[in-house]
Amino acid sequence: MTKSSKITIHDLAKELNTTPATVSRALNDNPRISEKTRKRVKALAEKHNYQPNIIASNFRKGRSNTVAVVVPNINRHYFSNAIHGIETELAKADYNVMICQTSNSPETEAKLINSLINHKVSGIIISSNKKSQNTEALQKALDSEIKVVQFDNVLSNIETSCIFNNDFEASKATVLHMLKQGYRRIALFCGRLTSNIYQDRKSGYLAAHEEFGIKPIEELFFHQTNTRKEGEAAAVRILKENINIDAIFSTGDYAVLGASLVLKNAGIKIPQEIGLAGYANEPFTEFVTPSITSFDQNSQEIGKIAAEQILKEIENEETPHLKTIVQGDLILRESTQRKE
Amino acid sequence: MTKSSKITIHDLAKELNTTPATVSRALNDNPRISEKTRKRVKALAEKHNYQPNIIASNFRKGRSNTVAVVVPNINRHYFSNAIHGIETELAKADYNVMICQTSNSPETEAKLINSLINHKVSGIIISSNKKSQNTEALQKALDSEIKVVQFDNVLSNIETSCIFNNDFEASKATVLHMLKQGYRRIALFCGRLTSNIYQDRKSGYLAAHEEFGIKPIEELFFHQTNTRKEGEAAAVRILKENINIDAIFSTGDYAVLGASLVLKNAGIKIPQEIGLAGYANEPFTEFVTPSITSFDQNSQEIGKIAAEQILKEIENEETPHLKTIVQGDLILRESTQRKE
DNA sequence: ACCATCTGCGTAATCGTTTGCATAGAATTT
DNA sequence: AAATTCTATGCAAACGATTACGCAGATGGT
Repeated sequence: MTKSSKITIHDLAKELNTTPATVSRALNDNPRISEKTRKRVKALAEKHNYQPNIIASNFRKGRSNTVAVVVPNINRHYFSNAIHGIETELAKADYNVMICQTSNSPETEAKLINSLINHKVSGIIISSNKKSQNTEALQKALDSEIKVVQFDNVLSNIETSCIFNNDFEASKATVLHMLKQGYRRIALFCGRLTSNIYQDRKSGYLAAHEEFGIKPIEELFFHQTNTRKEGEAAAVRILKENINIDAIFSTGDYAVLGASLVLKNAGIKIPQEIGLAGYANEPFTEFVTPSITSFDQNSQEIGKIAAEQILKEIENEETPHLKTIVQGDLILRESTQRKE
Repeated sequence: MTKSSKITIHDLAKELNTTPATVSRALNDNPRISEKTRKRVKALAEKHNYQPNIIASNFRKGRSNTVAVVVPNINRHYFSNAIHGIETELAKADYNVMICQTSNSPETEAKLINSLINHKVSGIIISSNKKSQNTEALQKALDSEIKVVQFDNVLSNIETSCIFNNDFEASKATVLHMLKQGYRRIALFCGRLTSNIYQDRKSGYLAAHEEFGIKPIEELFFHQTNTRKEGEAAAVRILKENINIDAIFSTGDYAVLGASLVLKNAGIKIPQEIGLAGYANEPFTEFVTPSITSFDQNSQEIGKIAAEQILKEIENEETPHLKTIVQGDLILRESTQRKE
């Protein structure tokens, strides 16, 4: 019987000899409704298994109870964990979560955001693509009174709350650890500098060298080296051109994984001849051979905070923006432990 | 200027000296509207950057242009790939995709489906949780005229389209390969038998033995062994109790990964002393040491087909249900190659 | 030339909920 | 007791798009 799902507040009102307005208010716990009526209404709603028409409600209210999460990719450890944090938080507040992947394509991202605007989502939690700054679309969302919270890769020319790691300190700490291990010619595998996070990670690398009184060597910088394939290619080049390095610090785990495979295959001893460290603490870093030192960003916490913040902003227009730095942890593993 | 986004078909109608009905029809390419009017309307809409109020439209039509994807987890290779297939397909048709994780919790799943029903999503593409058959909620969705397509773990007592692998044949092929490699005491790591897919994979394991004229050994069955931790525990037990095996076939990659780590740590040679094969072709199976033989389910294709099918069913009430088997591939790797 | 059909568009109702405004009666103040 | 303020509810208008129905004029068949 689909009948039960067709019950509206009108039906309830008629049966209770009252009006839809009262029923609506009672169900929404409007304080202007007496305790008695509220209970009567709710009891009848329960009895008939009344299901509110959320679309009608959203329509009337001019917005949906949906928060969109826009990320480059859901199958990265960082993002799937952040999403988990977001979901659990928003579910509590009865918000729906719409997860959207951009595949790191600025065009897809722009289209998606526009579609979200049309759908009048209440909020967008976004880690922007890393290829190009897609300011316009996001700004349009803000102009349409959609709350936006940025995390991870943040566009700084847009005024929103931001939750992120201190990528600078994190990678500085990682590289310092490598320097303390005695590595002196540390290659840098770095993602595109169109993204703040890679800029910061590179800065951290440089700062660590400076603190150690060591001049970084430009020839050891491999830019746009972020995927496994790119990491492999870089490692191949290192071997072929006989580039003198004793370690690799990568701004992402996948690139250093690629390098690890190539180097291992070439018979190079890790961490003795070449040390390796990545970033993001992808699960595989723990169980590949050798296990790879990496930085855990605590992304579930980031997601949780982002969700809490966007809820606050949605429910209360006056909420001030939040800029929060979430602490992560450097996870030491075999790939950099050449001293005991 | 938020003004532009506030334009409605009424505004357009007024400016064109016509009615909202005509504008609506023109924008929707209703054949009863003349080419000339259609063009005029669209031109003006373009000029004013008219954005339809999708919520209003959905409200009037009584359903949303959203398809939900319900999976236990988005960070499994199988699911994230399937989702990718689904998304690209649905995006073409201007449908929104709502990705929902159940974390394999039947309760979360039931709640979620109910919420989706309230949101009047057009369709649900679901891989049910593997713990318990959650028939009721899904049936309710169907009763609410929501199209449902099942994939992966399928509830057979619900009448829907289903897209899946032939898990039986796939695991039979895998185990046959192991038997051909000379393995004779192949332990079975198996997920919960409340799920069809694990039942089928176990059956495949048994069938392969039968075909080879070998009696499977009950003592080598490890049930509810699916996660990495469970795989590790099983391997530890095998070592401790000195259980005599020469291979492990696991219905999932994570369990066999766990076993691999424990066995390697114990100094056991893989694949010489013990061979390993998993299922799902998680990315890590390729790059761990040794690389792990696994079965690739071609899940992106599964997602694509599921999306196509649900679109057909949504747009045309009469579409018959589809039961499709998608072919996958056995990927041979080091962990089972003890002969050349 | 007459009736039927088709073409192109307008009228107005409708989807279910929310909410500004009004109001009747109760409670409180003066 | 009159005036004021609350309290609890009703009335009715939204929100923006879709669509069944109607109708005038054009087209076509006989």
